[in-house]
Amino acid sequence: MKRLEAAIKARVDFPASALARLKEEFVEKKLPKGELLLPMGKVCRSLFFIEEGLARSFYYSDSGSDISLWFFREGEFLTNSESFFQQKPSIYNIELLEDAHLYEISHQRLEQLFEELHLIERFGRLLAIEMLGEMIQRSHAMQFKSAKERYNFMLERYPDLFQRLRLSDIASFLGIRPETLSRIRAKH
Amino acid sequence: MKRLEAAIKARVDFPASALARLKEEFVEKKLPKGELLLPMGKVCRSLFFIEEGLARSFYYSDSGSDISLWFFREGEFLTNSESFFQQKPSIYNIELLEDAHLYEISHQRLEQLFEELHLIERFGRLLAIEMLGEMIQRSHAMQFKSAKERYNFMLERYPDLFQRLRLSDIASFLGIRPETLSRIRAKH
DNA sequence: CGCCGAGTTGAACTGAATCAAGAAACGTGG
DNA sequence: CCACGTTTCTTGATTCAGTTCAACTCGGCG
Repeated sequence: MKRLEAAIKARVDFPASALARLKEEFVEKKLPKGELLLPMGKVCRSLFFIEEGLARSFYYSDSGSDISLWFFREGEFLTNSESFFQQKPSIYNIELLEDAHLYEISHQRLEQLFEELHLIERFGRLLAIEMLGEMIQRSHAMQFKSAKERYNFMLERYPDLFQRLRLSDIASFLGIRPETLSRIRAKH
Repeated sequence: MKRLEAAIKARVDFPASALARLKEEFVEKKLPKGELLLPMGKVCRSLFFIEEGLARSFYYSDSGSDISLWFFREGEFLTNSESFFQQKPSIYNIELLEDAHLYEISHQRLEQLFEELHLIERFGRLLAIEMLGEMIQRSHAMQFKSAKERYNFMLERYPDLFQRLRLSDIASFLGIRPETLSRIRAKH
């Protein structure tokens, strides 16, 4: 629970009581690689924290190919934010890419905590803002950066992912075909 | 102030006192078309609500061309969310495209309100989540939709913008060149 | 061994960018 | 109200980044 506590503290300066309250509502879970945490079409009922492991969100395009939308690593919160926060059906899947050690909290419990403690509501606000910042960055990269620039950015920012993922998953995340990724990598 | 009140109520079910408290901190402002609400490089200190008018965020690309990032219409909140919520320098500009009737609240005041009233903090959370949803949609469109599909979506969703904006601004928002937009429109 | 999925390489194709030139619309001053 | 210059929009020809499709390589493994 070390990482979860650090992740919470890094976002809000809680008194010990509130921190304990929030922590105690998270349920520990160990799940194997391949586990489907959220199937497309279902409402996302859980916010996870990844103590250890790797996950991704993905969907199947019109042409049937498997497209990775986002990767989630240890030390990060994991959920389908639109589906979770607005409790509407998910338009994609989330699965584990490695055996994982997770902490889970249900939407219902979290909403209760939001009611109960103002500071936890603040934590939720800050989490949403953080996710918003990441989506803005991503949208900007997709619109203005070339395939090669997006590759270089990912290589610099998340070098470990290149050891942990198949290249075809990296390619689809970058919004390019595996062939294109291969060619980018070939040119030094 | 009709629209502002409606916009707040649509998001959080406030008791009248909290609603009044939030409303009274907004300062009315009337500004002319062309006004620069936020210059690039400065920290965004204000959250605006547009009672009447039209604004856009934009920046200048490496090649010097003017790129619209987002449009803000009457009935919507207007700010640079990364810059405002995280109080870091803005990487783009925001300007008025039409004479506008605005309500403004400073970051400092809003933070005070967040402290003061739990429900206003909730309002902030919901606002952030809403913006997150929009950015997710946009990022998805930029990655998976063709120029023509993005055009059709915008035409259907925001038809009034086509009366109010220059085509070159619409083009840059859609992530295409004006020539391409012209060609898309030509093919009925 | 031989198969099988992942990755690479090659050749042709395509959507959109670029560059260049006109046409239309707009506004300002005479 | 018209003439002029300026800005906005369109049209055409060419180029380019990235896709598509198909064949080939490689490493693991039953």
